[in-house]
Amino acid sequence: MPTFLSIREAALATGLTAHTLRYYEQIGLIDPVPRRSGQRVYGEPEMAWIEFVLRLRGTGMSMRDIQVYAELRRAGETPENVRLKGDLLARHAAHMRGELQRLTETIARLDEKIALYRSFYGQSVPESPEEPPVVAIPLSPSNRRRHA
Amino acid sequence: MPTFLSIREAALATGLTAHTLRYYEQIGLIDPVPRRSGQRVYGEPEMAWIEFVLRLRGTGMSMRDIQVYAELRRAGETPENVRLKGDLLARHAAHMRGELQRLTETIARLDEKIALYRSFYGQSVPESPEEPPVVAIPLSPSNRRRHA
DNA sequence: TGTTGACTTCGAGCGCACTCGAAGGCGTAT
DNA sequence: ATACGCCTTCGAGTGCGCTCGAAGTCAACA
Repeated sequence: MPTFLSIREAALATGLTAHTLRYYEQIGLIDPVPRRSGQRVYGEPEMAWIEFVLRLRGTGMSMRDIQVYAELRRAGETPENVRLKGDLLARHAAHMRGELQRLTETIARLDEKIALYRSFYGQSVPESPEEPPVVAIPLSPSNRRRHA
Repeated sequence: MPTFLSIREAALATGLTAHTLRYYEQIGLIDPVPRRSGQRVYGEPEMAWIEFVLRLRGTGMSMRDIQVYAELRRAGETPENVRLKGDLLARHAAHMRGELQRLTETIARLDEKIALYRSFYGQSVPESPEEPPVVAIPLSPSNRRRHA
């Protein structure tokens, strides 16, 4: 039996707010969600799509580009659209590969600098971004995405 | 002989605008630049620091965190400050490593999807982000940073 | 019947990182 | 003498991606 979620449940499942889910639908990031007596009902295809959208967003694709992709999807699987979607993703992948390279290079530079500092003064370094040190300089709240 | 640049030249060299250079100085991202009869004179240390700042920015470090780093630098090379700077960089590096991993994973997923599309319809894909296709869906102008 | 959850539309606000322009002044080079 | 480039301060505006709240409606459940 397939599962169906209310907007609240969908929000919980995705880490978004109900507000944001409606907002995404409104700006065309998400297809119009099926309603049952006026209320949105999120099924598996909807949730899968939302998760895909969040993955794209999570890798830095702009809302605009995700919108374009979503429009192409809505427009149906014509050969042309399939090609356009493929190109869009490929361009983003290429972009990401560039980012990745710059990140890698800068990490290397930073590591050198860190090692240098380290050699002047002891260890004591947080290794995981998920395990922030208990006492630390507060990294600014650019953890802007509420949940996630 | 060391080189000295006017603000205009420094702007040209960094790809920023004079406006932005003053802005960065104002918010403490850049130390007060030495003046000659009131006008900023950018020497090699200044340019090196600006370039370092831009590298950090380019890898997604927030202005706030760069500010913190700059403050520590200004505060002098006490063991404590050296440690704090090291930690800050290390935390950022760790963060980047996380990003990098997510990027890598999503690229893999995208590549699968692209291959799938490809198998339905021909080739024709831009490989480099620096060589956009001549005719294409306009990727939205999230090339927000003016130059660079 | 009343509470709950959801619905709609609207409009304001926020944090980030700029970006621009105006106004008025100063120093140096031609 | 005048033009040029720079200075300062100020304040407003931009684009992104939300985020929130208010107001009023409606349907299902107990």
